[in-house]
Amino acid sequence: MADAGEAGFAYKPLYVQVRDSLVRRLIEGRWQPGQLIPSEIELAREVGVSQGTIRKALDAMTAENLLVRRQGRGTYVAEPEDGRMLFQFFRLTPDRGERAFPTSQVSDLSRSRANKAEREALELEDGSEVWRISRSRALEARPLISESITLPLIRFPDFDRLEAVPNNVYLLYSQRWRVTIARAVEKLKAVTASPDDAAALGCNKGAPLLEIKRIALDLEGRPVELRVSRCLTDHVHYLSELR
Amino acid sequence: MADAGEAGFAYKPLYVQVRDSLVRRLIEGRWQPGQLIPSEIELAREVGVSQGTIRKALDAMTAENLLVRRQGRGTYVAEPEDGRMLFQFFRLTPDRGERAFPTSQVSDLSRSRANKAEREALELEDGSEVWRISRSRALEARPLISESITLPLIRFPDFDRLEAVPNNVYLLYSQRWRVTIARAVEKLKAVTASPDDAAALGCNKGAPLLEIKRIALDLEGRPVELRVSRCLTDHVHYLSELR
DNA sequence: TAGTGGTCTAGACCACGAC
DNA sequence: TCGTGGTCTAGACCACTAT
Repeated sequence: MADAGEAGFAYKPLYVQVRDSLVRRLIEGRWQPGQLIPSEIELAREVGVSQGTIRKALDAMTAENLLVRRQGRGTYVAEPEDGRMLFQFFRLTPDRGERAFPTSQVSDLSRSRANKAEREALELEDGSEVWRISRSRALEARPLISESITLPLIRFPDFDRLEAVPNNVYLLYSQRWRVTIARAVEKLKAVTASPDDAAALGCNKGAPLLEIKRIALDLEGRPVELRVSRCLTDHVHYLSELR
Repeated sequence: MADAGEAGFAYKPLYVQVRDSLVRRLIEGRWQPGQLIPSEIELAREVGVSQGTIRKALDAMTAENLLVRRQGRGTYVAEPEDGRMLFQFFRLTPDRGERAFPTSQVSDLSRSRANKAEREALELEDGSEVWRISRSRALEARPLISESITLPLIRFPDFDRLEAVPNNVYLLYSQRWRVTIARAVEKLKAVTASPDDAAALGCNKGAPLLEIKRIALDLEGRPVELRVSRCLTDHVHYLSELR
């Protein structure tokens, strides 16, 4: 194992070093979503630490939703469609009735130079290019969200070659470009519907909308998606759990 | 330690049983906020399990923000004013500049029978009484929030005997009634400012507001506070971190 | 120097799933 | 029956804090 104190200040516990090296396997695609990874005992032998230390690393990654452990079966790399994973990033919930995932309809896809807000949010150089996707989303045939997604061109080559943009784009990012969304930060405001919003959502101009600005981050903590959603919250609310 | 399988289906790991019994000490006030609790070794001896099992229980409680551990010093019961604890439940953040806690001004305090919404949110019997507190909150002298708080009378006797309602009410709940807020669920919507809202917030009638309905839960998971906040989000946003 | 929590190890046994 | 992850233990050593 690497020396802990080589620089004098960079001490990291062994299990954190192990965690980082295992996350690297995910980043580099050596471990693919859905794959069964080696057992604790095998990993312990391979890495050269005790089973208990491997366990602490795996438990940490499980807490980050990167792995799924199943007693008696083994440890698997988490997939974007894994159970709650779907709703992990989708917080809009019907006021009454079951939670559901909305349908989507892409209205526009274009390639342009990133504007200032996009460059700042996605940490891009001046002159960088991005994809812009506009789509509207509905729940039970009721218009719900009008949103625009911005993606760095470099991370998503040939996005315009897609035949269709599927409903669950994070699954697409993972399968087609090996981009894993690990976490996201959302900023919410109440805004007024513009004429465009009103047309897309079938509401009055000036109606109150919930605006959600999301920056989604990959496994290395780099921003890879900027998304602005404007939502009608007449029959739906944004659920936030504070623990 | 208690028998694990007495009912046949109620198996709980030892460290969970230990956690529950230690949480009980918090609930019953045997351990007070800010207090130094016994060391791992002492607890292990007292409870009759290994130090490792005690550690798992304490680590779980630390993850729930119930305890604060300090290497070399010991383990302390968390206090409502502990560092991030302040912002744990206050998610409104200035668009620019430092995060700050708003000032508050109570405009009304009354005692009434709970209405249907309040009874449902707080799980109260028909005819139960509640306190209703109305207050407006400001950040840097700018009106920000108009909110109404509902509390069950049973849990908060003599609320009207207070000389003043302080800024941080969760600290008050803890110190005066030994009610600890452990977690909360918030439901957000975009709404339109009523004439009352407009007066309280100094905005136009019909302006878009962010409405936050919060139900706050105690250590036992029972709802103890219902709060409806209506917020001007012109210079501020609600921050939600999805991991 | 003594005591605390933090890390790391090694090994035992249990519960679960597949065969 | 076997291999997996889950629990539990016991003990060693380290890093931090107070005295």
